[in-house]
Amino acid sequence: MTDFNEYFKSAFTVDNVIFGFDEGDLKVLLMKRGEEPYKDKFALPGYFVNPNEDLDAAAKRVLEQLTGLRNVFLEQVKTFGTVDRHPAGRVITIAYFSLIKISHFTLQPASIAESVQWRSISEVRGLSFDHDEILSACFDRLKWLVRTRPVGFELLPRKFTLTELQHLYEAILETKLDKRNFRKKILSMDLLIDLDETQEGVAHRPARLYQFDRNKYEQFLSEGFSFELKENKKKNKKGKEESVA
Amino acid sequence: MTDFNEYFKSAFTVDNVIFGFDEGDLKVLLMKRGEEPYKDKFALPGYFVNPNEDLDAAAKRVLEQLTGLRNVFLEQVKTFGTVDRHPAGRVITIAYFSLIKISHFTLQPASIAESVQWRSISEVRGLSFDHDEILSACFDRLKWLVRTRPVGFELLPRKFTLTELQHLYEAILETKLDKRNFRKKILSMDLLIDLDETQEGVAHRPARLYQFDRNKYEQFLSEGFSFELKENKKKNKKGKEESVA
DNA sequence: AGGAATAGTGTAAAATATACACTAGGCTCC
DNA sequence: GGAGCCTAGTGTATATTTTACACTATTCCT
Repeated sequence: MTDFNEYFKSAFTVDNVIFGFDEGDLKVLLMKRGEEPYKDKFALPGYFVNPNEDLDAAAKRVLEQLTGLRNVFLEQVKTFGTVDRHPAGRVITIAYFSLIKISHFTLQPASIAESVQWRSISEVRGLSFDHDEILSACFDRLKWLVRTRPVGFELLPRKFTLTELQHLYEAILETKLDKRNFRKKILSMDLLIDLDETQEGVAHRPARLYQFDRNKYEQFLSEGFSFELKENKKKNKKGKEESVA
Repeated sequence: MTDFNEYFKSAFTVDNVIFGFDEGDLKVLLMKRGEEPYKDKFALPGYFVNPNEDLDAAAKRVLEQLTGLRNVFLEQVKTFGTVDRHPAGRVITIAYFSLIKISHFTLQPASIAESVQWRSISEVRGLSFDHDEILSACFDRLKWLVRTRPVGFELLPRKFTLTELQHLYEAILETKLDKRNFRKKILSMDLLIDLDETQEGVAHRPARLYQFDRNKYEQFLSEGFSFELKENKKKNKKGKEESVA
């Protein structure tokens, strides 16, 4: 008979790739670890899953401890379990990613971390454990998701302009989009509420403000609808447009 | 200081949804469990991950023990970790799915199972643990994948007819496809080798045989190409077509 | 009033997706 | 060996979607 006890000596953690969008740039929340291993190094926010805690609950807990936010977009992505990925023993980690409105809160250093900070996704490298790999898997997932479901709005303030929305998509998809086609497509989906307000305090023509229509979206979902977005086919030569017709 | 030992009392398993295609029907490989819990009940093939074994390796091992097959399509899907999903303690499971050519082998009952058998996906219900849920997550993934990457071929014999391929897609997507449009689309992808052979031993006009061109596919991949398939938009009223022009 | 800066807008051409029915070819059985 | 059975195989016109592309409008600032 097999000795099952040998199997019950592992642990698992959740790691959370928290995306935010600010100043036209896609950012990730990192924490400086307060504990060994990798003390004082940067890592994705994460911690052990408690013995009587569901995985999703653990991911939520980590997120809340760090940001104070509840009810944000959070989804499981992939599990990483290489034998020697953790120095303390066999520890596999379930990676989650979440999307938050960066402007909605100020960071609160939690017990699990010495400090937390936002970093541009393009600059992040050299994280602890296998977190570089985890980040990249989550980023790929975000890229896919953003074309498939209107989750972009989770990253923007409640009121936003179409240009902001476009910049968000461009940051995530790492491509340039055509302004006219983008607006046409987005508006044709009929998921935005035109607030009949405009930006204030900008030194140029102020843009209209929109809001995501969550109700209509849920209605569409229940009717079986699919959201899709494609990038330009021609490699984008940014800036240039037609030369006088 | 936290007592980390408390965390190292968990185990994890891999569970594998093994898809096959036979007689126009999408099938799943199930095993009758030889051990408690759920002894003599049906479950997805799976087992504990050994302490010094990577997750992917464990999934491969389970698959090979059961089918004798190596080098088949195998991909991680999702991790299930509800606190009380396993009676023996805290056991989370990493779900994988694989695609195999059902005709390529005969089943070999392994030590981990009393018996194994193929079941039509539409008939499977009431599996052990949370395996119904796992199966459904993997089926959803397959549906998505089949529209995104040409993985259908993994489920067919090396030589197949276009009608067989169409039936496979119909079984997976649970929809009817238009014969002419399907053929046009598939052939236009230029991923099939026309073998210049025909079926034998059929009581009607024999169909041409094709083979998947893996080399060309890999070439396309490296050039950044995307495979896509869509179902009919009009709900399919099967059988009916134009009334004499 | 002029300049700077971004918002906002339309159309024609190309590519893709869709709907749809009959002919072709091999087999079988009288 | 012809009739009938069965599935293979094929083309076109229309609708929809995607793409490329440049200038005018509005506000602020000086």
